[in-house]
Amino acid sequence: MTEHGVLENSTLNEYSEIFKQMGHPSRLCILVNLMVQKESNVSNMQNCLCEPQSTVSQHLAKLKSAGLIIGERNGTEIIYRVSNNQVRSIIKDLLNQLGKGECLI
Amino acid sequence: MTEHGVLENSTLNEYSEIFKQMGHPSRLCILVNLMVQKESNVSNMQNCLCEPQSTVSQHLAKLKSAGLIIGERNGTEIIYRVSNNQVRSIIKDLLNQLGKGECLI
DNA sequence: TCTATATATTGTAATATATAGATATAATAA
DNA sequence: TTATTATATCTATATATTACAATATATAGA
Repeated sequence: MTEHGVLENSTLNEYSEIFKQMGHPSRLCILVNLMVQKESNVSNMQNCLCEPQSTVSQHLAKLKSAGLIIGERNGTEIIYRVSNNQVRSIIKDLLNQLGKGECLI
Repeated sequence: MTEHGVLENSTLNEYSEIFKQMGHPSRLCILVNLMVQKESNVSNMQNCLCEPQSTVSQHLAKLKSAGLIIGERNGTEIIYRVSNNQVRSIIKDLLNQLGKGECLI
């Protein structure tokens, strides 16, 4: 479908890169929590993910370089937010479809 | 967020697996075209993807084992369809957001 | 049965990704 | 300046993914 398909290659690559970044449990967790809490710093995520700080930072770096989130420094901490509307929309749908039964917060 | 997050681990794993499968240009292309054309066999996909048959089959096997598509034999060919509502919804949104400008079919 | 067609599976080399410890940087406070 | 806190980067290792040729399987028709 590279030449005769519905979407151009660049579009496919762009979107598949977004999905690829969402295709890891820890990164999806980060994104879901950023949607629920609006924003978060690395220490908070680290507490929730039970992973070493360097691992969390590396996941954040990937999400950031793929354009899914942005980070803004505030003193010593860096506050992250979801920056991609496609991602926002997908995660909202995901949360809606789950209903309230699975909310553990 | 494994223990104190919004979603349970099993839910995160389940959804991240879906996104992971969508996170490859060829597989995303297959899914988009299955949504547009409702169904397709392997030969058609092979023509569009410009990849060897074994490669296409391997992508299809992944999509199938992750529950995103189903295949039904019809004589010598096998007809594939999208079988996951979450995937349907995401791809519909994706196509809507792109508008008609990028449609090359 | 034999043959052609459509698709799946296997083996494998190249490449990419994930993880975590150690170290580095940046901002602030004492 | 030194210490503290928050985060990033470097590095090594383990694991997973990708692509493709070769091979196998399933079905239909002669």
